[in-house]
Amino acid sequence: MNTQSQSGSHDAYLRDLLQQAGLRATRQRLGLAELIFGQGERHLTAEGLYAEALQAGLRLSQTTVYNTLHQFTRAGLLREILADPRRIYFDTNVDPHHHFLDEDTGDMEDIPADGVAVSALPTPPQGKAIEGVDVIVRVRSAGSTPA
Amino acid sequence: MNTQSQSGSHDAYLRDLLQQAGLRATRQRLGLAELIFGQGERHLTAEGLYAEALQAGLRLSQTTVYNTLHQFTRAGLLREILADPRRIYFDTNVDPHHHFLDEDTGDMEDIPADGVAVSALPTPPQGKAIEGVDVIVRVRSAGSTPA
DNA sequence: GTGTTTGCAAAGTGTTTGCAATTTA
DNA sequence: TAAATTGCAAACACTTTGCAAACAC
Repeated sequence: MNTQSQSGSHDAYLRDLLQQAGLRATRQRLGLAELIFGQGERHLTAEGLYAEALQAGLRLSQTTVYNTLHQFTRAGLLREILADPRRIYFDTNVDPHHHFLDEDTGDMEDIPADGVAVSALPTPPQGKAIEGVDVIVRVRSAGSTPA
Repeated sequence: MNTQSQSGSHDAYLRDLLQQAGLRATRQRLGLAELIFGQGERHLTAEGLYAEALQAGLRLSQTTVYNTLHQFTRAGLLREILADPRRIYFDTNVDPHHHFLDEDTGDMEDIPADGVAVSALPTPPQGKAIEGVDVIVRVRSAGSTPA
């Protein structure tokens, strides 16, 4: 839980996580994994994570941040959220659940599992199978003008 | 309903639509409005609409397509759909309803109004009001591999 | 005529890719 | 040492912006 983390068992946990995902435990991936998974559930953008990484003193490139987010997603450690056409959000919570999207700030927040019930899912078009359901509840400050 | 449309009452209808929106009835906007609203409900991307416009023989620029889509949206004639982080979708159906997103093709399809029931909407975070709810049901060909 | 609209060209944003150098197992 | 990984630089896709010429009312 600090800058140049080498903390025993925690580090081991992250190494394990990467190994299970079939990814080598590189300095960059360990650093990012610590940021991503070391503080509970969270929502990330590549942009934001990169800034955070620099601030935490990690030495890595944007490219690596993008690569890592996609590798983690492919491995099932993260999931992409369909929310904003302008950037990709990733969620550390990979279980089915939904989101608030703050239209003023771009912040995202989980909706508690029982907060929304989607019932009566429709039949998908011919020959198509449902992959998943995303519910985005868009919110904004009570008094703000829709631009 | 053809290339160089000047069809009487139909044209008048579109002029009216624009006027109501506080927009001048320019050649470009009339042409686009015909494409957008002249064939039932549909889902559009700027890219796709531009291609369609060129094919229909309209002479206009991409800039104008982007501008027009946003102006129409501001006027409440279209709405943006949060669906794909890679491009903006617009929907001619501005009433609350939801969507299938075909992950293979990028195609979008409406879910009939009664096809999904979102119940028990959660309380938004402090000081925030709900602007809207988007439900995206992601589908793909029954046999396709998730990349 | 006057304010609006158009569209070119340029800039922007977020993301992906080619590839040589580096690192890990 | 072989294969995976990194990261620079360049390319990309889509979108927005500045501004002078063209247009609608």
